[in-house]
Amino acid sequence: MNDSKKIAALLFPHIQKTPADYEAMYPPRTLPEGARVTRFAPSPTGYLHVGGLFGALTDYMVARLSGGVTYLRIEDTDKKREIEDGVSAILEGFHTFGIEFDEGVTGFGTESGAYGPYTQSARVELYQTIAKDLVERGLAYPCFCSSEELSALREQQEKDGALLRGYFGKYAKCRDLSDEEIEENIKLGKPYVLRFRADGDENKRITLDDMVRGKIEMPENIIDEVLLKSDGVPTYHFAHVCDDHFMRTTHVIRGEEWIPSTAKHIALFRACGFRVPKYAHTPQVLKIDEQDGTKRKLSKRKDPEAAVSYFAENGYPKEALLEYLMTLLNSNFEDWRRANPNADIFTFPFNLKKMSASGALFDMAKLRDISKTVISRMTAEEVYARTLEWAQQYDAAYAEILKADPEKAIGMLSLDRGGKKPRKDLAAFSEVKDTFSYMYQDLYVPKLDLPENIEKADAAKILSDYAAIYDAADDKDTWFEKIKALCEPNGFTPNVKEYKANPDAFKGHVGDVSTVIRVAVTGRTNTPDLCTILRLLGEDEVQERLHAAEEFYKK
RNA sequence: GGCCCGGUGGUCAAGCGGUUAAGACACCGCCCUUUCACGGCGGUAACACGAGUUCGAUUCUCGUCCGGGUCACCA
Repeated sequence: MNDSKKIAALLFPHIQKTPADYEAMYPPRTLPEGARVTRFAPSPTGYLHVGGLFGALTDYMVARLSGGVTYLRIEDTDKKREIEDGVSAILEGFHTFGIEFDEGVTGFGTESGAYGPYTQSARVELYQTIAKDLVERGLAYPCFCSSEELSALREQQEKDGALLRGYFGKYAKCRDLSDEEIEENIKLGKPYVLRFRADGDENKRITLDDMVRGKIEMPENIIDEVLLKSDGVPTYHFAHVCDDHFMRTTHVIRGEEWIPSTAKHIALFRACGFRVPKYAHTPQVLKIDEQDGTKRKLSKRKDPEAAVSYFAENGYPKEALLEYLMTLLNSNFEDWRRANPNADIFTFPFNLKKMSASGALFDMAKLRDISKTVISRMTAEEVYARTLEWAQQYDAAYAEILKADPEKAIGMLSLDRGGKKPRKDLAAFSEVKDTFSYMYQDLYVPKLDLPENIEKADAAKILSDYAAIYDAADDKDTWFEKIKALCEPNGFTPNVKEYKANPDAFKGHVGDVSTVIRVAVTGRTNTPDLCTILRLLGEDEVQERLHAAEEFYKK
């Protein structure tokens, strides 16, 4: 019979605390009935993934709507992946979206809350205390297998045609080492990992009541999973169990890629004597791979839009991404938004059970549509301020142009803005520059091509006539009357209906006449209200462009 | 390959045994209109397949197929 207490002392001579000490240190939270405690637990990879924001949004909404707590924990147990400051960018991402955690990591090396430390690398003593207890109770054991032995084992299983792969049963060489063998190996200084002594029955099934998928059934866990790596740092599995227990998480919300490991986690919770939390496995955010046309997870390497920062860089308002993600969270969000256009997005009555179980393809077109609506609801001043903010970071030259004449910029951004049917042609602040390029001499590129139905000679004549009667002081009505007045002398009709009734009698209608002027002044066949554009441009600039175009058509 | 999750129009999705199978985005057409955009109206387009259960299956069960995930001292 093994003397497991002796082995535990041998393995963890420096551990003096007991699980009970931690139970006392991290007492159950005192929260109102029904309050949920959730957490977002990313690896410090130095960027916030769209899928991460999606998950965090779920955590945040669940906690918020239940009057609970949500916290940020950093899972930095993989030393190979470590980068200098992997948390600041993540925090900054959340900050810009208005997601503030109640407790947890607050910056590079800082945190707040009573259940910390919230960075796993700072909790090693806790994990080892629990691990020691497991060893004492015969539920964990050291494994001295080298990576070579492990890969040999995998090959053997391949050869055997073993259905289940992993460290278990007869393949678990170190599972039944004698105390002497263990002591010997330790004395020799052989590296080892600590493994869970699984006691599941592969023929029995375990049921998980997932909050988004309902019942999930799977075989009990029989794999002797690694708990502590050879450097004494826990694996995800063990850290998850210890942390979510002692941080008193009630609802573990994580990506569906974790479903297959859940039997393992439940077995671990039970072995540790911890209460199993509720699980909610969320769908993944996918995209179609351009190479092979298959669906796959949004990936940082292949997809620039996988990083949340992509949207800021490209001038999309943060509200748009948030709203889009919310429609993915609960599809009735759109209806709610229509009914509550001005409500704080975080007051949306999110429901975990209404969450779809299948992965969603990230739809840029839909995002853009939402973004257009978001921007159309802003005031011109706000669009100006935010476009400027974007430009100062990503297009300094354009920022200077905007700053040089704020009144003009706000004027152009006011075109068709406000009212019941606001213009929706801007999906991103970065598009302002191009959309209104004709407003600035430095950006204006005259493209004087006319629609096919208009002759150059007619255009030249119209422009010269118009230059003679144009007056920057005209209000919109007199402005349009003047355009109309240009029609008949030039063979056009001011009456569109008349033209449509008898198209052969005219060269065109008033729309064609205004198109000539529009093209001459903006280089575009379509723009918002021309009268206002002319006023914003100023008389001199207008006359200059009119003449330049006239000369061009005369050639 | 084993195990797990998923499968309603191009996309996101309502639907929970009886519906003309919602809606949004995209697309097309018409209307409004000095252009464009907005807006309004309309249109194309879906229950993966096969067996059951049932008076009746998109809905329940099983099988098949397809898609995804997972089988590390990564998370």
